[in-house]
Amino acid sequence: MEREKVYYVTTPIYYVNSSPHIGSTLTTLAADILARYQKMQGLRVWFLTGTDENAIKVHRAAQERGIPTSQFVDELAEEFQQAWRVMHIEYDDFIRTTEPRHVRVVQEFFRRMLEKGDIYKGVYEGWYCVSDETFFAPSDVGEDKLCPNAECRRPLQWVQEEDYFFRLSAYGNRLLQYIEQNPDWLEPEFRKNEVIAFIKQGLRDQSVTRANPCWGIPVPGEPDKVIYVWFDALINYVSATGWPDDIECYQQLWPAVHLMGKEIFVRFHATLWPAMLMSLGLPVPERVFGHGWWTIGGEKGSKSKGNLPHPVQLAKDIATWSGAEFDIAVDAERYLLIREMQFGLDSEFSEESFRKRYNSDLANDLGNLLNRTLNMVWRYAEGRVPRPLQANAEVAELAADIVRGIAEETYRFRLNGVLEQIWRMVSRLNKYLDEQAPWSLYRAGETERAQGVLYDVLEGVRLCALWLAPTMPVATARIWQQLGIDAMPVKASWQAESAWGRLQPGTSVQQPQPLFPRITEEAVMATAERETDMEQNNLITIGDFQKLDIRIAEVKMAEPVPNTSKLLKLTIDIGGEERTLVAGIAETYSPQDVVGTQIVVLTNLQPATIRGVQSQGMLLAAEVDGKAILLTPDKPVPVGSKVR
RNA sequence: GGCGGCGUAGCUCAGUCGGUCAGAGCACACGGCUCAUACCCGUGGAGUCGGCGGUUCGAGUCCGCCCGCCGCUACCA
Repeated sequence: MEREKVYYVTTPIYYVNSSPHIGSTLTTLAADILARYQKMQGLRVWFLTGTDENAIKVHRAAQERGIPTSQFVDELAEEFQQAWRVMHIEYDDFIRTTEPRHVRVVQEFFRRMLEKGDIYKGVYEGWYCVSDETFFAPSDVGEDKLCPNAECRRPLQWVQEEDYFFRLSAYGNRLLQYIEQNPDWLEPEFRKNEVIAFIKQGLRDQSVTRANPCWGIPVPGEPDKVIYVWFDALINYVSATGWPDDIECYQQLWPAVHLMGKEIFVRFHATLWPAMLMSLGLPVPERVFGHGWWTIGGEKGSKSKGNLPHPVQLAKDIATWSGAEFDIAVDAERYLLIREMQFGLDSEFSEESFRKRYNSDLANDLGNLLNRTLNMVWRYAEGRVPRPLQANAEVAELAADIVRGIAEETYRFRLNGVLEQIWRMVSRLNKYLDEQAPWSLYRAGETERAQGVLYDVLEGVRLCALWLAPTMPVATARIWQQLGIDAMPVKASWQAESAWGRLQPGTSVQQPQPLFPRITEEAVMATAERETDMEQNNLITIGDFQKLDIRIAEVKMAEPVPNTSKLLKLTIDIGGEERTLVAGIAETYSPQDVVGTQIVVLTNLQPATIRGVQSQGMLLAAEVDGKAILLTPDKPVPVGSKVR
């Protein structure tokens, strides 16, 4: 049986210390688009993504939350999978580095490299932060010898530890040679140059173990050591193929096309990983592509800074702003994430420009094109695809040229370029309608000519949907549906369906319905206002304040709450009514200090039982260094006076 | 510090070997159309192509220097 090489595309395995963000979404989306495109080309495709779960930090994050690490990683892996489903991302395999199928292979890599002599025992030394459990390179450590982590800044220790090293230094020349002989191997070009510079400065051996037995993949024969996470993580691309047990599967899949963010391109995917493969005598990856980041104010956006939207939330926003259904909004976001990103370079994220792009490209150009054309089909052709009048050579040629362009752009990973290609057709069709003015032809009694024009435009729209299917699998299916085609473009054969004239005359089209409703300023403002009110500003209305019943009270009695250091139980007079309060002021005031004092009390607070005592209100105090300083009137006032 | 890159219309960016290269999209202005999601089509812009100097018959396009910004420079999935 002949083995058919599979188009095998991967994303990095994501670090499960937080939820998926827009950066990991970009990589995964790009892989999804490539996978779908190649499937449509008729290739067998295997799309792998997953999660990295062996880092010490993961273990510590779980401990902080007080749950077992295994449960923690289960939950996060599920969260990633959930996010990908929502974003219409269809992977074929999801690998988790805690799975036995991966652990075994990592250990096998280790054993073989050890046998070969490419892994040897040595001493690892460096500045170590006990709190962060992390080593830092000398170049990262300042004169002060404090932890470079801005949130830590504790003194570092110079630590030596016996570890295993990978003889990376031996592979520099082979890597350079390979890069030279395979000019398309690393993309984009300018990043390839960084790799060359990096290797030329001389590679140092890489430590591949850590003395930490609590979380990670054990080093064979060394129970107190685990494999360094990078060595572990990279191998996922091979362990998912079934190597070394299922050689047949491995041979069909490997080598892979790797996609990743630029931060892990040079050192890991373009250097360390190929060298590891060379050590085992395995083929290096087929292609390696490092894309840029979404930035905010020129800086890498991160979830912790909270400045980039969560991908699912962004889809919800798009749906709210535009009124599009959620699945269409998801596809719109997929389009925007690719179209607005100069692939390979960093791009500045802006909701504003996303909205503009949505309106101009999706609503005005493509969506409206479909809508206006279908409307005319109903007016001038009774809702059926009319007959073409004569072969429209110019538009058909443009289609063929675009198909070539898409292939070229896809090969170079310039997915935004693919979309630009497709919009050549969208623009041409809008212009074509204007030039031919079928509405005028119809009025002039030239119904057949008008219908011929409509056929051309419908056919052009059909092609655009076909070409856009990898990017917008759901929305394009809707376009075909409206054209009366009973099939999904994403399941179609690219080559067969790219031929001009496949649309069958006589097909009943649907009533036009705007696929991408325009985003209006009003809708955006309304959404923003709601959000502002709800979360951001912390502003309240005067009405909110008036709900508070704040009065002057006088303390009648006070006693400590037993077995507490901070609490006093107070009996107060709020003007003809006595109340009991529990107040956290015992560190500052003794009972005799407060008896007879006039204080400020919030009286209509829901009662709460504190240490077995019901507190019917809350006294107001200033907080100074964690201690309470009572508020009291400037001069004696009648008890029960209202504060406003 | 070393290596690499960038600085072109209000914004985001194209400009391969030096000679219609001064461009595209968006935004803006005006005009047209009216089938359409106030949409589409057309037209327009006194941009010193970061600055200075050089090579050349001719330079965003090559060389030198300067200014500004950025990336990489080994263990942060």
